[in-house]
Amino acid sequence: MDPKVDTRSRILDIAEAAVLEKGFEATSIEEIVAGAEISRGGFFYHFKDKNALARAMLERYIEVENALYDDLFARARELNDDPLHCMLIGLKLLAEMLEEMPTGHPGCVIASTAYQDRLFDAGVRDLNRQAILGWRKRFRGMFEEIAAVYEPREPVNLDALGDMVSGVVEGGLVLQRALREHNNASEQIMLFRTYLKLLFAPRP
Amino acid sequence: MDPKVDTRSRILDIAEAAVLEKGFEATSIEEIVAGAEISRGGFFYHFKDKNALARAMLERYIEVENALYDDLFARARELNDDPLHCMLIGLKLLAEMLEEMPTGHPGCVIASTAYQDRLFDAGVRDLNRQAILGWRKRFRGMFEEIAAVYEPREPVNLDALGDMVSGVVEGGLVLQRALREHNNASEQIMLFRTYLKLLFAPRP
DNA sequence: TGTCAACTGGACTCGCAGTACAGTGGAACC
DNA sequence: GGTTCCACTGTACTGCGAGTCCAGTTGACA
Repeated sequence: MDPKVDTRSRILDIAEAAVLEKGFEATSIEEIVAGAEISRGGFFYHFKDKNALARAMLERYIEVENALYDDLFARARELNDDPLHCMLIGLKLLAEMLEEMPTGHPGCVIASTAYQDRLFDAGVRDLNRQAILGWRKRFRGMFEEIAAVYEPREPVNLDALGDMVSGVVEGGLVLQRALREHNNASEQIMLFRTYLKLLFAPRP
Repeated sequence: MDPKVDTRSRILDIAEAAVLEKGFEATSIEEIVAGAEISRGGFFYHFKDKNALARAMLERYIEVENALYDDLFARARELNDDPLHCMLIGLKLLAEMLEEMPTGHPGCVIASTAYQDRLFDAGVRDLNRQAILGWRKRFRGMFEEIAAVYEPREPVNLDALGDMVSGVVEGGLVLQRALREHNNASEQIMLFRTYLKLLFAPRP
């Protein structure tokens, strides 16, 4: 309704698709304005420069991803109240979700910006950092709950284990992009799930 | 000695350092020629365009990385002939190596190019793909040897497990870059090592 | 009727990739 | 001692995309 919000998010939609497909630098403002059917002046009316666009994209992306995790593990919790089983179900749901995307997941904006970070200002880099720290905290909390019930078979740093969720997803997406295969990320998540099953297996 | 080879690899050295620090697009030919103390004409004498530079960088990087893995696991094999222990020692050596790099590992060229791939031609993308497939084959072979001696506690796809080595390293490096921490990659490798210990633990 | 937000459109500067090509210095062959 | 060729230097050029500036337009709402 609000024409400003409408145009702004249309720009973000088109920019996000383009950036995920070919990277930030390879995406020109020219093609964004062509896709959004606005003038160059219109673009700079909404975004001071490409950096402002990057920041807005990241903010929105992180919000969506967090909402997705919230929803995923809430659904898992409904299915099973045990923290370990909740985690295992959540990971299965995540893997399925990644697999269902017909062209494969476009790739995570986090990794994309991490490897081009000199293009961006400190604000964008910090946003990136905060997102990963947020996931670390989220998963660490879940692993603490699990460890309180199931003693780990081997000593592990729960912060590092929390990072491993992000790392396995990011790494899987890198492989997927580079190999042009379509289910590496989901496969890697399922392997990580097997890890958790072994790590928190109840003692006989 | 040969001035051609000398200048060419000096360009590659400077370009690699710059690309790993700030990404490919953010690295200008201007700064490369300034660093190498040659003229712009000199650069284009060696490399037709930036794409040719990217290809040469990747080729060299993959060669170095493969030699590094060869050396690492050869040393591990000397220390212990058992395939599982050889793998565990090799991963430990890899983690230590990553940790010893004072500023942290600069980040893998593979992930960097994977996320900017529209900048590159089919040759560069294929090189990237072949490198990862090579590592899959290498680690898959090692896991087959292990599985022949130690039956896995849970069924796993050995190709995917091979990919997990690359994935964990790549993912760890993404985290490390984004978080500006310095030992995430080595921590992730050590966590993966724990996974292998649990997965191939001898049955009582 | 006037104001303001949300644009359009055009003209400009700047930096970088890439092209073209003429010239040069030194080594190596003959 | 001359020729040839490699490995450059240096300059001048095109073209593209980012970013700036700004004057003008359009439609909603007060």
